[in-house]
Amino acid sequence: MDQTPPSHLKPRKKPRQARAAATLDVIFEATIQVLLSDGPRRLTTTRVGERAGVSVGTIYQYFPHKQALFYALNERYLDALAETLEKACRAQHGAPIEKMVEALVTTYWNAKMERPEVTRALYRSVAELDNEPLIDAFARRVDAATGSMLASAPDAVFADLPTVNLTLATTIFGTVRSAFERNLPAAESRAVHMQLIRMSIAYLDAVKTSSAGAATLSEREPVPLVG
Amino acid sequence: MDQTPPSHLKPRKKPRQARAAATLDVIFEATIQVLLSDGPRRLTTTRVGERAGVSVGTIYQYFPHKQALFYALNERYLDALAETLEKACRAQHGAPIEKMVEALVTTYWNAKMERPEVTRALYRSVAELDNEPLIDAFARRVDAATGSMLASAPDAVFADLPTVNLTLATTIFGTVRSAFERNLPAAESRAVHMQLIRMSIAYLDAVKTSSAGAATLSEREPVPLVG
DNA sequence: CGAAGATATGAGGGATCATTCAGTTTTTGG
DNA sequence: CCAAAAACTGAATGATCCCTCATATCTTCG
Repeated sequence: MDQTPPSHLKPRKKPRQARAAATLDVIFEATIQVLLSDGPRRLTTTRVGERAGVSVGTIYQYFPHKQALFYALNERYLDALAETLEKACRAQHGAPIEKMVEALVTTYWNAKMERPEVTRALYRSVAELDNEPLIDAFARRVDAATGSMLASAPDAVFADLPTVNLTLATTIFGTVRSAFERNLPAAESRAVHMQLIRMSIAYLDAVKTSSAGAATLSEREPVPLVG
Repeated sequence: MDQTPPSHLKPRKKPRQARAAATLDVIFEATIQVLLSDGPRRLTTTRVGERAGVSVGTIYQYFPHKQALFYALNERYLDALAETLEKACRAQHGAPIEKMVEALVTTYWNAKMERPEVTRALYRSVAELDNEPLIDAFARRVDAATGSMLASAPDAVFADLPTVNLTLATTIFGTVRSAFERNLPAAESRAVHMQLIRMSIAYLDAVKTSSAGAATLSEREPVPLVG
């Protein structure tokens, strides 16, 4: 994300004029298009150039080689995704866990499902790449966001929040990916989406150590504020 | 799996002599080795031949092109994996759900973690491939195995078994993959493994509609065998 | 305006690779 | 033991592709 990419994958230069920034956008979009129509194996810099209405040379003004283009593309995508998730988490600060889980799963699910072809293309393109730094940075950002959200839950406290948080993230992201890989029909896809929410809630309920939320308050005497 | 691959990916011929079968084994193993050391992008048929101690031509005796080699490799791997899972499921027929879930998760996890590098290499190689038939066949086999296992649970009945089954499979497989992608340190990996078991159990408990197992039997009168 | 800087062009060099096939070696079955 | 079948060999072919660089066009701003 914000941290600099490995030097061998760094972009060659940043755009200084508006024209250049526009060119970059076109190149990224064209890359996705070619990925979609020709697959990662047939993606060549020349083809990307053609589709972008730009010559090969232009691409090499900004990227030292094809890998760097892939890298930047995924970086962009993951950046946007992380931001979306962070926003969703912030919006649920202090909400009951049910709401949190629902928001988290649904936000992620929708972000991926909005343009399923693109998502699939990117999932595939990542394999061409040494993507650990990207995944790491993304994971760190999202872990922080979900962790602080969960910590703010009024109706649950977790003995080992980091582990719970890691498990939740791994499960949600993995399940969505797996659903993509199986290319589930819409009905089943929706079903798994809903079940994933139930599952996450059931899990959090099972591992929370105490509760101070509405459900509990109504069942027992108020606790004196000072012992 | 057993159903024939798409014609363009079919092996060119089957080995008829023991020597040939051995050669095929060596080729597959060499493919994995090259995948490991050079990555999928640098995997060339010549390199595979060298590593296998066999000439390029030999590879083309059995596979019409590189893709078919990839395909067969993954087919082999998924076949073995499906078989392992089927065996594990059969062994848990009639067991309480807790045992089932634990066996399922752990079997899958161990199968993947036994040679993590190989698993990672294969995860990557699949992206080079039109792998939907493979995934489909694998999913069908495993769904059948887990489905019949779950149906035999003495302590749970599920209103919508297919959906529960699909959710469980998607979650488990996805989570493991996600854990791989994040390249978790051993301790965290183990933790997620355990939490995944807890989560799956919590989910099944939450969605089961009635129970007829030990816990319940002790709490109510025996039901007359015939109304 | 006009010079300096930024951006774009695209043909071609150089390298890599997938795949073939004519010929050789090994195995089998009679 | 020998002929036919099976398996193996690896140099050569043709195609593809990455990336460079000499040149041209556009933008900025003093």
